Amino acid sequence: MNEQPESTIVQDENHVIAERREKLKAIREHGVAFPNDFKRTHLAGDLHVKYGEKAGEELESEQVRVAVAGRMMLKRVMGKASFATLQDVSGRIQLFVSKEAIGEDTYDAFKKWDMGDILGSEGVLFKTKTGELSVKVDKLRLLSKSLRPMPEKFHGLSDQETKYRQRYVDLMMSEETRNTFIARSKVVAEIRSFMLQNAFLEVETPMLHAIPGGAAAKPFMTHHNALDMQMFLRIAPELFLKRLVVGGFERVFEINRNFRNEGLSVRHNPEFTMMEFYAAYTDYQWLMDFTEQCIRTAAIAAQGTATVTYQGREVDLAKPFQRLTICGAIQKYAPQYSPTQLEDAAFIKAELKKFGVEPLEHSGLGALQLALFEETAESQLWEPTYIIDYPVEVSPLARASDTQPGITERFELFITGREIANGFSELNDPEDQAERFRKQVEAKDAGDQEAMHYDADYIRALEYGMPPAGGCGIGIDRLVMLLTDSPSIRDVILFPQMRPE
RNA sequence: GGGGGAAUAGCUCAGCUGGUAGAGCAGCGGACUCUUAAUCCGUUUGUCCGGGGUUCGAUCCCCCGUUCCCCUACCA
Repeated sequence: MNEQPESTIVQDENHVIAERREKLKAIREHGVAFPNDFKRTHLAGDLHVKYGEKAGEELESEQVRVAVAGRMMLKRVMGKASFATLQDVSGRIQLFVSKEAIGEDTYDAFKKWDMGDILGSEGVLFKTKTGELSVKVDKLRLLSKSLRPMPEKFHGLSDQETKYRQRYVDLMMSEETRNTFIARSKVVAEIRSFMLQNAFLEVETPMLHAIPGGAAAKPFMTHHNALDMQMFLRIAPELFLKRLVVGGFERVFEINRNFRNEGLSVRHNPEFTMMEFYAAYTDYQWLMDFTEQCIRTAAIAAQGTATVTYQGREVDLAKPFQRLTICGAIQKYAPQYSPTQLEDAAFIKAELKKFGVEPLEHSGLGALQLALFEETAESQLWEPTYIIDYPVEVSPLARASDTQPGITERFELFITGREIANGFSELNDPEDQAERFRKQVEAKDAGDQEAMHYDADYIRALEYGMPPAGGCGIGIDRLVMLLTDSPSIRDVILFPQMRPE
């Protein structure tokens, strides 16, 4: 589209980079500048675990020989002996580099190497006078020249924009950032393992949809050239996962991206990760118990405890999650409303106007109650709380209650005032589902951009018979935010969406 | 989309309601064989985000724009 011819791309340069390019040029003239024949034997972190507690004399007698490699983060040059700190994936290890041990040529070369350069080093472990485990280096090589200056070694990188745009720099400088993404990996791994242990099959369903479905959201549009057809990036995997339940995969889950063409915020990225799962012969009550366990397990995997602190305030994921109906939550968190008022559509409409909310013309009582809940109670749901019994009109894929008209067997889970999960007993009546799709199409024709399309193949699938089932989606990014005490979703996405530079 | 804030050296930051920019780190040169953000001496570096305006004179005041951050809206 706006591709720049490569010849016109100008790199930002400065005298520091120019200086380093000159050094690289000199290195090239002396042989292979980026060698790949160095064999590492140990990681820094492992060395500290295994030898960190040993006394100097003990290390002296053992003569442990190691080959370590990593990025040079600190360098303290003295006349004939120096210290340098290498950082590898596991941590840091200090090198003691003496002219005597590595020879004058290497020592002089070492003095010219820069912070950020990747070094390979061999030597014997010892303890310095201050007791720090270090490598007494006898071989030292430059493995990869760094042309760009590192951020300030003490303060690191503080510019939020650079942290997001150049995550590689953020990662090399910030242990906190590294830990966040390590925790994210643990959360995902733990959830996957939890699902597999509970007899769920992991599947992958299409990201490119001819009909976007499974959620109320605006899709990204694209075009397939060979098929000459409009396609949508998926907004949810739901309808495909339920087709699999029809097919006989009674328990399925998928951890993958959804794309929604909506605003960005501290809680919203255009692409985000959901874990969605379906289990035949379960209902929303079962789902709530299961989801609760899943989240608790993930928390323990990430932080070692189910009691976490988010933005200075404790969240207890260990105790049973509360369950409240929409009206129950309003009465608890906004007790100024009486039960009679909450059954009065005109009253609620008037209240909503006070909050600046203009309900849709056709909104029923349930939708109005939900809107009032969102205005008055939702943000106060700090401790894990299931809100249950959503109105049919906002839940076109959920099973209607057998006893309460207009209500579905649906819940949303809120923690720290944010929605983390959404689940329900699935609607498996093909005729009811077809009717609800038709209502969505009417709403779409009336201008509701987020209303659903009619998915004829999905109806066809249901017509073969789907077992009763429960299904739920958990927002992985938001869960990771909670478990890593991250204020913004961008802090838990490696490369968050940004405007081009 | 609406509102508020920010942008100064490669990085972290100062900069007096207006007089053409500083420090530390990094870099460069030198000293130094146990340092821990090593230290000491010397030294280079800027479209002060961009474009207008006011002014004798703008990093500073005003307007427009760009990007980021926060709130808000849609949403998960």
